Formats: sequence, structure tokens, C-alpha cells
Amino acid sequence: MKRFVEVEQFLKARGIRLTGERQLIVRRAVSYLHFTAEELVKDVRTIDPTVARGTVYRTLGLLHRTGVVEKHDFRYGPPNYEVTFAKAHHDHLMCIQCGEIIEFQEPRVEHIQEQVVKRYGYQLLSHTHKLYGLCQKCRHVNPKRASKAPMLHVEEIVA
Amino acid sequence: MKRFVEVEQFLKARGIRLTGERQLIVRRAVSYLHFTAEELVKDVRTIDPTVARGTVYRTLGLLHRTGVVEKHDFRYGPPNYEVTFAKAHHDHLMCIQCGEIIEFQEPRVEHIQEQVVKRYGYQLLSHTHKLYGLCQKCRHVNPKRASKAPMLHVEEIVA
DNA sequence: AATCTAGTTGAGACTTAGTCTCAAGAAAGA
DNA sequence: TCTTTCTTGAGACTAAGTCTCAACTAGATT
Repeated sequence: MKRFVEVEQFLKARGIRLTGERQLIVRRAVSYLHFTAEELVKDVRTIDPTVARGTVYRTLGLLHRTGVVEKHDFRYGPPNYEVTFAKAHHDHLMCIQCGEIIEFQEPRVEHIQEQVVKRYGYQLLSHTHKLYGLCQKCRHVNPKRASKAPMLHVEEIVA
Repeated sequence: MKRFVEVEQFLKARGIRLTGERQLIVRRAVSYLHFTAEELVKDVRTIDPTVARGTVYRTLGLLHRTGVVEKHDFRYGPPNYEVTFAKAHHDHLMCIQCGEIIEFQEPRVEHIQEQVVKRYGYQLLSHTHKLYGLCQKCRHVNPKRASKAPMLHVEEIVA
């Protein structure tokens, strides 16, 4: 079954009104792996220019609140969204040069996290774990000009 | 030795001009554990209202590029800065109710990260690892009203 | 100490990303 | 079909941050 149909059924089952605008927005959103709010606005308005910016933001907020999309703050740049509906939990590895994003799973880290929160008497609700580096290609390319990304912290650089 | 003196020496050694504005900004910044750019602007301008907003932002950028401060995108709200100069690497655990931030160290996770990046042929440059949850106190408090934070993702909630 | 000059500053316009308001329009139940 | 409630488009508004430029100043040079 198409991914957007599942999402639409999920929304309907929660008593959320399925308007034409929302359907369009959901269908465009699932076509991306990752996207920014403004990218989605542009994309949707390319197909139907009558859809207001506000509607895209509102729908994105709705999808976020209902757990259909996840919001990622990759460094440098506006937040990034991902339709995680019916998708296994994963974390991200990003190339700071070309922007490639790789999704990885690491149950061992999840396990250690549990130990950490227990240590401080916390109840774990969620987490983010992002790795930044250079992919094989970019490592061998001499950047033509300085990237816009700020210099890395001395302490952050892993030997 | 006072923390800000060390930072000032570090900047000087790198040939960075030490103006009165920069000294004030550094001194206020090191007095916080975590702060937002706007908080720092307000704080600095309380002491010297002639310092421009832009100067605080520029100096913060300078401190960031030189690795004196680190920028954290805790979810919900503007980014958070931390003077990490001469401070051991650590990650963060945050209470989403009261905002408490705990710094923790987990060499085991750092080690697993190395394995992950090797798996994909990447060179690791930096990472962020943030845990969100409820502290002991907040877990037992019935929130008076819904928090502004978006609902958690089903997949994000750890059993 | 006076001079020089590249780097820094204040002021404020500008940008980007996102929120809010409200009248008009559309979905779903009665 | 009517009614109620929710959603929408339009655009004003806000928050956070960036940029420009003439005036100023730290620190090097004399």
C-alpha cells in the first residue's frame, strides 16, 4: 500500500479532517527522505499555488503533533523534517560537505542511554543522536572555498 | 586563574583584537552554564547599553568559530550556547518539563560512534547526543497545563 | 607619545523562518 | 438541506539573526 494512503488512514482514524490541501501536503511530504518546511511550501505551491504558506506550516505542525513526521535540527540551516510514520527508529550520520544523510540503527547505544538516564533518576522520553563527518568522496576533495559551516570545536574533533 | 582570563589569553594568542566589548561579552558568557544569544544580548546591554546587538552576535560567532563556545540545538526554542573552552567533552540530558540540563560522559558511546562511521566510510568530525526526559521531580508533578512542546513521536517514546 | 591602518563598532535596514488573526469557505453530522 | 465546527487564504506580524557602512579604536609602527 502506498505510504501516503497509510498516513491518510491513520489521520482519518484519529478523526482528523482530510481536506484536499492536507492530502496534497502529505503526498508531497512522503516523497522526500528529508525536507525543510520552506522546501515543502515551494513544492506544494508548484502543484497548487492557491495553497497558503500558513496551511503548509499548520499541516506540518499537525503531522508533527500526531507523530507522523519528526523534526530534526541538523546544525546550520533550518530544521529538517522526515516522515517517520511506520518507520523503524534510527539516528543520523551527515556529511558536512555534501549534505548526504545516512540513517543508522545502534541498539547498543539505546541500551547505554537507558543506563545514563537511570543514573540521574530520569525517565527517558526521546533522544537525538547525530554524527557529522566527511563521506568518502568529500574527504578526498579539496573544498573550492570555505564552507559556510562554522569551524569545528577543538574538543569536538575526534582524533 | 579566572576562566575569562584564559579565554582572553587564548584569543590574544590567536591575534584576535581584544576590545572592551569583547571582554565584557566573554565575561558575561562564562558566567552561564548555558545561554541563548538573546539572553546574552540582554545581559550585556544591562551592564553597557551602548553595546549593539550585532556586536554580541558577531562576537558569539567569533567565539564559535574559534572553538570557545559550542552551539546546541536543544529542541523547542532558539539555540543554546555553552562556553566549552578547556572543558572535557560531554553530552546532555534535559528535562523537558523544567528545562534542567545534566552533562554526562559516555566513552562507550563514543567508541560505538567510531564503528558506525567506519561502517559507512566516513571520517567522524563531531557529534551531538541529547537525551530528553522527565527528572525525578517533574515525573511526579501533574502538569497544570499542556507544555508548549510538541507531542512526542510514538516511535520516539522509549518503553 | 603621536600616527597609522586594518579590524571593529553602533545603528538600523533587511532577511528568513515561522506565527497569528480573521473573515470566508468547506466537511461531516443532524 | 441546514448547521456547526473546523480549515483555509491572505497578509500582517514576530523573533532571531545578518548585513551594510560610516565612524571609531586597538595595537603596531614611528
